[in-house]
Amino acid sequence: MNEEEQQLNKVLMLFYFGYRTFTEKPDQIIEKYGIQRVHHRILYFIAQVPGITVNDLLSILEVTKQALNAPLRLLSEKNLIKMVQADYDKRYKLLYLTEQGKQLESKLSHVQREQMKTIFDSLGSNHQKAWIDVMNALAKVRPGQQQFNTQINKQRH
Amino acid sequence: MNEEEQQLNKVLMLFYFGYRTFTEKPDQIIEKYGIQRVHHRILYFIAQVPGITVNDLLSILEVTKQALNAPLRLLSEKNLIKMVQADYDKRYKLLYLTEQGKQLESKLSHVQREQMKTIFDSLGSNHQKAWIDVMNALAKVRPGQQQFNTQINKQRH
DNA sequence: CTATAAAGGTCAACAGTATTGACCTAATAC
DNA sequence: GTATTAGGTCAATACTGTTGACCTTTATAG
Repeated sequence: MNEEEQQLNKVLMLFYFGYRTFTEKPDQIIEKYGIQRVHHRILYFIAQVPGITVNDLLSILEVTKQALNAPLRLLSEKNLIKMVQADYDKRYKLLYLTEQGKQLESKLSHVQREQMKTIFDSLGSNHQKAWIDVMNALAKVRPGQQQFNTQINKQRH
Repeated sequence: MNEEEQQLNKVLMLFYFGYRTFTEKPDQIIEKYGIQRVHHRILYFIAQVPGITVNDLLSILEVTKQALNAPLRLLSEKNLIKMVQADYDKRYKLLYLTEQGKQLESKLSHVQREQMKTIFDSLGSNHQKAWIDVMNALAKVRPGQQQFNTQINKQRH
């Protein structure tokens, strides 16, 4: 096995350890708010697509509505998100962050941005671009990613 | 928010989607063997450090012995790993892959290597190096990663 | 030789995340 | 007026993991 193959062999380990480091700090912060990683994820995507519907959100996350229902309810109870009935179609519930929700999401995003920024700054901006390119290649095949892109394009109109 | 910050803002999404794509194919394969991702992870690390002890393995994975016990038992029952009492200290159980285990682990690793190789080949070897550098920066702070390095160094003697 | 420590195993209770399946309401579309 | 869509909810189950308690076997230190 040559050097390149040995490098590739370590990818599983890098993903395992890398993901753990990446989620560690936000996990600690949100714990104090009585929520978990799935709630963080939801806050994140609502921040990216304010006014997204429940159905569209679960398409992005690639989970069932049952998996989303309880976390959404908890976030609503904790006053981190609000659900607004759409006036063009009362069946739709549009999801938004509350002021509190915006503050928390911003705090969490900031922590994760800083963590990555520290690494990218020490390695150089080429590394940042390259890392994002590779992750994007993995992400772009996901139905959830494609759904996300669709939602973002909708917003621009 | 400038362009660089907006890039950094997408890191959570890239990790979420990227990790899902990365684990998708192996998850499908191992399902047919009646095992799951945690078992795959164990096979992987035993393949990297043949003869590792139970205690050292759980230090790498950063899980409790209770979390490791049942999966190890299942892998042993399925004849994918073997546990050998160390002759220098009968308290230690040294973990090895069986022939079947080696074949499965090799199959899974091959699938993941090929997936990454396809991406790296299309983007260039600089991308491969850069991606690994970034992931390594995240991974190296993990006690599990440090434990892993210690185990690898031990093997060389 | 005895006490202690280390490696490992196991049971129970619980939590977090997710699934499938079934069934319900309210609102819109044909 | 019926079918479809958006959303909610209950139940059962699966997977992964934790804490806490308690057990055996083996090695080591005094």
